[in-house]
Amino acid sequence: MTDVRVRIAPSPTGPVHVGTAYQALFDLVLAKKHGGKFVMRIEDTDQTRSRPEYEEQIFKALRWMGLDWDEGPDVGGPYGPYRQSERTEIYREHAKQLVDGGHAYPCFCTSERLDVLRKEQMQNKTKLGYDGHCRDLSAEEVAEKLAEGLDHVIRLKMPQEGTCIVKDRFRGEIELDYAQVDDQVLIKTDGFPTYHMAVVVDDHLMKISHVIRGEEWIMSTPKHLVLYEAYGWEPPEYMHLSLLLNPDGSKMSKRRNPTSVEYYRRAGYSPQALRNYLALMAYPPVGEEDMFSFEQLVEDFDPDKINLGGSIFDMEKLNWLNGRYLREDRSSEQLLKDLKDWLVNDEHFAQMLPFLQQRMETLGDFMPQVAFFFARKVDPQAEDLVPKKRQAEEIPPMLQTAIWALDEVLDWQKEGIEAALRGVAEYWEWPVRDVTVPLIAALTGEKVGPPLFESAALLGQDMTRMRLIDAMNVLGGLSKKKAAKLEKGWKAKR
RNA sequence: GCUCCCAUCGUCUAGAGGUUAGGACCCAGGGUUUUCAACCCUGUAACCGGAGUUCAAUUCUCCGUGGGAGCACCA
Repeated sequence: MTDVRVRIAPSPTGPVHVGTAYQALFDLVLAKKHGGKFVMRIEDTDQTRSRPEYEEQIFKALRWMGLDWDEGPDVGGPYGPYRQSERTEIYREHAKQLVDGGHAYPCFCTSERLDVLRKEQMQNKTKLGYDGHCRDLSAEEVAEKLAEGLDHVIRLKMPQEGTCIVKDRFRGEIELDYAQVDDQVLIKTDGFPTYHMAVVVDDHLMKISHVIRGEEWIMSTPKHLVLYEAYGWEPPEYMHLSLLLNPDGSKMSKRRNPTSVEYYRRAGYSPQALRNYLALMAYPPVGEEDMFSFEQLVEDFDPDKINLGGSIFDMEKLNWLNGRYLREDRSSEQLLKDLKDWLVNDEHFAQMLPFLQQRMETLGDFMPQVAFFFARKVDPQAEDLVPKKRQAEEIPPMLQTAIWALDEVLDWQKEGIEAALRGVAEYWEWPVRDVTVPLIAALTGEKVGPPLFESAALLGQDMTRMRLIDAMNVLGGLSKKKAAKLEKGWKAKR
């Protein structure tokens, strides 16, 4: 095998999803198996959604999981820069090559026209996708429009007939008709590349030999293959991993379950256990045991043993596995160190003192009052979640809007949290108290507790989110239909 | 709607033509224990359906069915 180089390419648009860690895990396994390199590349080409603070979270979360990389924006390497926003010139040049070679073309269609087109296609139930409106503009027309300074994108000219064969190491050969895929945008109006453009150019330039990614990418692989072909480059070997699923079988989403790596860290899971469990989602137990180390997995790894069906993320089994690591894989000295590294340390206690000091008569009052900061989950009573003069049915919708508002807080500090929650009270035209009372119960599991905003800040964004979801469920939850309607109203008012 | 992927207990899976279809989580019962965990034992529970191929199909093929994914100037 030639030099194995794999990469994980997260986009910094939110907390790190366990699915990202799951892919990174198999990337690392493959790299270690063959003495290859693991590359971290930040895909921040979406200027509207990418945030530098999420990049930090990616590094932190993946490092905590023990999935360290050999090259990346923070550690450097011979194929940098490893941040796509710093590579725009490279993409522009490559796009120009494509246009010059007749493999791509400028498109002047407005997003309005595209919206109308899409609606028509949905109505007429015809094939969805770009209709090739600008595909055959003459050189004069293009020059003219360019001279006018019209906004435009660069689109890839896809074959209009024939079959594309995608070779997948896990699944064999997959046949996809070119007619099925439209002329994908390569360079956006803002001059930034889309995923499809950037991924191909970077994977080639960074000499990536194997691409392990989620199953959701299978359908767009022909676009990538066409690009490799146009450049005359050798494509990497593709391996599409099955998806992680919610208990109801849909693609794992944060709507009902904790999906961020940070949540698992904060809830007290061990990185070894989480890695082990994630491996089990696509790979059978090594030997007789469900419990195995990363090294054992590398040793045993065989792509033919990968399971292709989507796997439901079963928190109960994760809990059991994690328990085994805690009691079988650690001396009490190590366990004590784990606790300290986690949250049982002076720094964490010190953060609580400012608002705990005035609530104590003896030192013995301290621990009971801060227990909820350490708990995996709390158990709020329905009656405590409903403020006086409010009906129980009113609470889940409010909690849902609180979740949305809190999701948007970038700097997770008292101030941002407070502003978000005051916004929620305003939205419902409720006294702020009617928002904070249920939240206190949701976060602490008690009627009363330390100041809400500070507590939420200390609990962390992901843990806060999960406790609010749990609280909603205590009150019977919120139907999908109601949630959709609520979301419309919520978005409209802001 | 179109296309693709997938299909063994509720969940994660072993199985690669002939097995009492095995294990793990969960659940139930029991044992051990001052209690609770942990631990040990036992039990409940599965090959989506129909055609082929074959002496023989959970296993191979095809067609259904079911589930999932994709169809953006998001990745």
